[in-house]
Amino acid sequence: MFLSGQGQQNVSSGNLACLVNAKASQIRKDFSYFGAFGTPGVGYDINKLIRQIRRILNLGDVRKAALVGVGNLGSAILAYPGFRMYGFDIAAAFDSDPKKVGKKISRVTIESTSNLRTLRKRKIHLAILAVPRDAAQRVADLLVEAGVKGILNFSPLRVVVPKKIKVITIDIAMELARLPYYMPAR
Amino acid sequence: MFLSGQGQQNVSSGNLACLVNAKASQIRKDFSYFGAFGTPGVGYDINKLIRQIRRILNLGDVRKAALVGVGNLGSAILAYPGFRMYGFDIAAAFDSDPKKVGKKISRVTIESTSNLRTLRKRKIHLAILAVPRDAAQRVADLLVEAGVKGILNFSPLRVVVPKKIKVITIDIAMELARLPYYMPAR
DNA sequence: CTATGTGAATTTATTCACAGCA
DNA sequence: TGCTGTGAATAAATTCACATAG
Repeated sequence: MFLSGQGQQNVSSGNLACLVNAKASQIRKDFSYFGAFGTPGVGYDINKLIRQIRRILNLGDVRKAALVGVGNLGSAILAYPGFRMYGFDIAAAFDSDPKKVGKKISRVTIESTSNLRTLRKRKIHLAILAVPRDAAQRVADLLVEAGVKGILNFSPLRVVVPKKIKVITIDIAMELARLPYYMPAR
Repeated sequence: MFLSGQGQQNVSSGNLACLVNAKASQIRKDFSYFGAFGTPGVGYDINKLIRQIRRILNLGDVRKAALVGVGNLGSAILAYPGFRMYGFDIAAAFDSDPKKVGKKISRVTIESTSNLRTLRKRKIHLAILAVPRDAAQRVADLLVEAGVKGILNFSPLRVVVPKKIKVITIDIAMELARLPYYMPAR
């Protein structure tokens, strides 16, 4: 994205370090845990590096994900270009509002949440939860029932699921709350 | 939020630990870095604990924040109840689209981005960046010029700012990309 | 010469375990 | 008795420093 555009073919650990600001030795050590794929005196081949990272993160092939809750946040997520970049395809969208069901947003037709049970059959194992907080736990339960293995949770609620299921929660207000800690006076 | 509702008056480090799943000793050690405010044999007074944490995070008083970019994501943020909970007040919203300017969403009237320069006068030092990636750097520059000290950046772009300015970037697709790493087979 | 990969040294974080307070 | 606060012990992460490959 930054580097692969064109121009350079290689990056050194030093370059990468300052890009994410860290120490060069950190970069090399981290990579070394996953095997050696740099060239002494030259650096890392950018394309090879990208392939390695995709492998490490299990991003080998495109993964299907389901979006639940097509409100403002959900719509933003559907429109977000970044997902494709990381190998994700939002292949289904669900909402409980009958007025939205059947509408098409960003090439995806919104389905009723009563269809969630079809996820297993459709081999969709990732879900993005963007429903109001009151509905979050209930929907999470449905997702687990439908065979989902990982949930990206945007509701400001700690959903509880069997521990086989991986949940990543993003509470955007909590992120904002980190800012003042680093800021000058008040 | 979870605890202060009613019922219990105190929490033990053990309670807190399992709530966020960590070890009890971790909780106690962490708190101890900021002074001792628990009662042996009893635990932590919930209200005192909340006050302490607010103090530690510099969340003493309500802080004004500006939202730039009132698309789907921006609208979701405006509607998000969580911000008030952490002491933030989204006091202004900006968009470059003339059709949106003047509209009111969640009690905030959308202003033209040419008004960004007024932020300093209005003592707004935090901004939430929810504009398309192409506009992100340009807007960030304007924000810095307008005296903003902290930016919560939702665009999938590494904005560059003077290092006095604190930026927290949330790339939601990158968060999703962490999921498969923890998941079973592929 | 330049930049990697990696043991060894150092720093930082976590956990243990227990003295002492309510 | 029950739980805090904290030194001491352990574990983990970061940084150094250098032998080695291109």
